[in-house]
Amino acid sequence: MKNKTTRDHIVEAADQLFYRQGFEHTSFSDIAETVHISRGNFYYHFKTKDEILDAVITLRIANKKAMLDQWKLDGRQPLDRIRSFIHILIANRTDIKRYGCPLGTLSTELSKLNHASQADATKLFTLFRTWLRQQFILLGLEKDADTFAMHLLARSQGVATLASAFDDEEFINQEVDQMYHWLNSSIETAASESSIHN
Amino acid sequence: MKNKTTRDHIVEAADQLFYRQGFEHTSFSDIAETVHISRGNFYYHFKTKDEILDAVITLRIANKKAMLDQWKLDGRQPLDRIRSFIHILIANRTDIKRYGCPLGTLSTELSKLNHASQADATKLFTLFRTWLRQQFILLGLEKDADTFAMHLLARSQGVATLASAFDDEEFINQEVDQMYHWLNSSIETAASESSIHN
DNA sequence: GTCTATACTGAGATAGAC
DNA sequence: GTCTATCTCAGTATAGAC
Repeated sequence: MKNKTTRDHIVEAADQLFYRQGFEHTSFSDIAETVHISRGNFYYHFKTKDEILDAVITLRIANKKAMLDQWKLDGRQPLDRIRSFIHILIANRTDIKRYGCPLGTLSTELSKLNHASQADATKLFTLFRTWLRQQFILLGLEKDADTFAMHLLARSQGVATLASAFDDEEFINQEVDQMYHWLNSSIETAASESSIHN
Repeated sequence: MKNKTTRDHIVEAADQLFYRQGFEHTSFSDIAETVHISRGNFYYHFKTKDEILDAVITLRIANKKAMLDQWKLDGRQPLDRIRSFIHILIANRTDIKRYGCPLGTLSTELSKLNHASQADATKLFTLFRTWLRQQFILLGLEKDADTFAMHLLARSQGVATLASAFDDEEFINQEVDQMYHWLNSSIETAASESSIHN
């Protein structure tokens, strides 16, 4: 992982710039400047801007998968894994306040551009959706697992959007607390419902 | 309201196009084409693209204010007004599924562009935030009125973002039902808490 | 693999005729 | 108020030297 190629540097720089400035608003010059290479050199590595976007999305998916896998390797149990997911909002609150959620803002932008890679951007959401659903299933909440997963994703998105719009970091803390409460009461409700049938 | 000026037509076309394609991605040619005027004529009405953006934001604020005022004129009570707010997601579900929330997507885009009008876009959110807070106050929930207002705004944003990403209209219905339930239980909880102190 | 030079395009913006 | 013609510039992309 030490000897990064120029290509790696380009993708990482593009990843950051697409997040902070948006895909369309980021030019080849912006990326070239960040990586300290000429614009011409660029085209040796990527023939079009869309190719860089694909590489960025692939990188993001790999990074998020690695993060989720690590949580498992750390021995965290399903409930704690879901809490870890919610905690991402806290861990990244400074960036979220400034630039919103990297998943949501990219997905929204590509949607407006009617961009071919929009489906790939949605895969990032699907990764978390599937993973969250799985954790809820492991908690014994098979019936509503996907509903819960989507609900948590939506809450996270909304928090990121408004924290950014109002430049309000404290709002993130406030909503995260409510999400933890929601998680606890959802599990309790489901547990009592299932005990009724036992 | 019948005899619309060319300027009015430009602003309305820009409003639609900015919503569907995004601000940056919409060119003067796009707008001129929609309005059936030449690009040159354009500059008689607006000197820069930013001026059109300001006009669009002003129009949106006026439209939303008119909508909220109308609800009051209709004689709806605070609780029903909040329900009407939630119901916007249902009423506009087709557009929301395709283009997301007009407030959130513009605010997010301008934020990434580091655009001077970002603050004005946030005013649209503030309009709803203040209004929702007021309705919760009228319901006797002074203490948490702003927290409730922001919570509802965030939920709406999240729903719009995910409905658009997953192209899923049914998800909107599902989450709206949950929001109605949340509203009822929040009021009940607050009422029982206040009765304790009586 | 990296550079410089250059072509091409589309976008914002201006000038001036009608 | 509306048009055509034109300018300028930034952005994507290519060619070819090193």
